[in-house]
Amino acid sequence: MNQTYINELKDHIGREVTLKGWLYNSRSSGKLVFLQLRDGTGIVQCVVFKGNNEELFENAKSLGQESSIIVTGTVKTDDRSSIGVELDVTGLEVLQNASEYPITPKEHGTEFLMDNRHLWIRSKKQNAVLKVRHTVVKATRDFFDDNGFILADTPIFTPAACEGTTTLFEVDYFDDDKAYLTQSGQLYNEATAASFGRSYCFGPVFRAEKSKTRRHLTEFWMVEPEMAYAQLPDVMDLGEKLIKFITERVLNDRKEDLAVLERDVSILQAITAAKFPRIHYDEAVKLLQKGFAKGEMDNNFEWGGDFGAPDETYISKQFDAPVFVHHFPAIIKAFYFERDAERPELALGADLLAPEGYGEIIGGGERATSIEFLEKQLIEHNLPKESFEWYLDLRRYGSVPHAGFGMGVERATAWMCGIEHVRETIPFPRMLNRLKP
RNA sequence: UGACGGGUAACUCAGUUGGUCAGAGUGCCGGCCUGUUAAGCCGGACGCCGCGGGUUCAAAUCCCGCCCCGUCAGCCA
Repeated sequence: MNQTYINELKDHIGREVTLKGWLYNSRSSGKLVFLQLRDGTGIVQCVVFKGNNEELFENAKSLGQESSIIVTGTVKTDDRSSIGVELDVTGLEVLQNASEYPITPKEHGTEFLMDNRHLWIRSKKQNAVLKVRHTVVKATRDFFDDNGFILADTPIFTPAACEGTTTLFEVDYFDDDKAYLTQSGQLYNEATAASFGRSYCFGPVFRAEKSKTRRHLTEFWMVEPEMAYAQLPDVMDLGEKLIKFITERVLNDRKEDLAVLERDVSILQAITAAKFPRIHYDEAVKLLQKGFAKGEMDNNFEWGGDFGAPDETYISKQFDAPVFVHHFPAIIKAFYFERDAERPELALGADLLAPEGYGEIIGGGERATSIEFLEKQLIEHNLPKESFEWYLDLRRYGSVPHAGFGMGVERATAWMCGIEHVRETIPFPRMLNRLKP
């Protein structure tokens, strides 16, 4: 079928083309109808003049929002158009004249829009956000594929928890055991890294936390690279390169979408040239305590605790670029982290905090290599050793220093877009209290 | 799970010392306008005021219970 896309119209000036799409909005005056047509690649104004064809004019005038239409017309440049061109309509085929489309060009509330998420994703802003998501995902895959990583996806049904049992969704199906939806592919990544050297998994993960904040989803997507013969600094190097690569790609490929979102791109541009600061947990604690002394923080942070959302925001605001915090107290981290040789109470973990208060977008570190240490850890964390025998095998047969991290796609996308809530960065968000549509 | 805010037309909201109090705008329908950009102007239809109970001559408004949503926090990533 002959079809031209709206983002190609500039190459067809003066020619007659056929556009296929949906009516985004329309306006009419006595002798003119303006049809805003969208086709997924953009929106263009199509002009119907009564004097040219009265039947066509009446047809165009009667169309409801989101009617599916095929429009034929001549491409003309016009300074009044936001994309520089518009269409002089010569033909109109109506596949369906829709009426009473629920989402109007005016404001709506969150609940209503979420209930209509299947339609909401057609609107300009949501469309732009999801295109940025696409580019974040594509850039991420390209980055790893082009840097010697092998994609090796990990299971979604798992027999045991990665880091504890309280946050898991239980699935009642398998005969032998209870199964759970995965919260991370990390443990399996350690196995694939020992096969491929460098590997990554990319898929959905599930957390049964009762969190309802703008940074949390019940089901979200995470990319997790793992490298054999790698240590903590390698994790930070890789994370920094990845974030810069994604940022450059988004700036380059999604200019129009960032403009739709009114994103201040200067902040993103600055990131690509910056060196990401790396601060020790001790140093981060000092920053927070100084902040309290200055009256900029409500609570005086005590060494040993995990950062809350306000703490992360405060730390990240002290820097222009994303900042790594490393060497956390082991007690607040998962059982599999390698310990600092000189201060064994510290885990070799690193979190990357995004600027502008978007929170942790990368979390990872160096994994423990000693089987004796891990056996002790399993006991201390009350985890069933039998379930982890395969994991311990990785230390029995060719244990090497290895390290990796996870990046949350939605948080990264929210930050790129400069939007408030991660729920808009995934086509159909699953949250506490949100299962439909 | 807690604190705070909220639930009135399809949508976004106004309206609570209890009494012409069922309101506006948007959308929809009809009319006018060759250049609109969330178009404008004129007219029209649209309601069990979240649910249940109570107080009262009288409740959207006061009281009790419940449900739902949002923001933040906690938990987490």
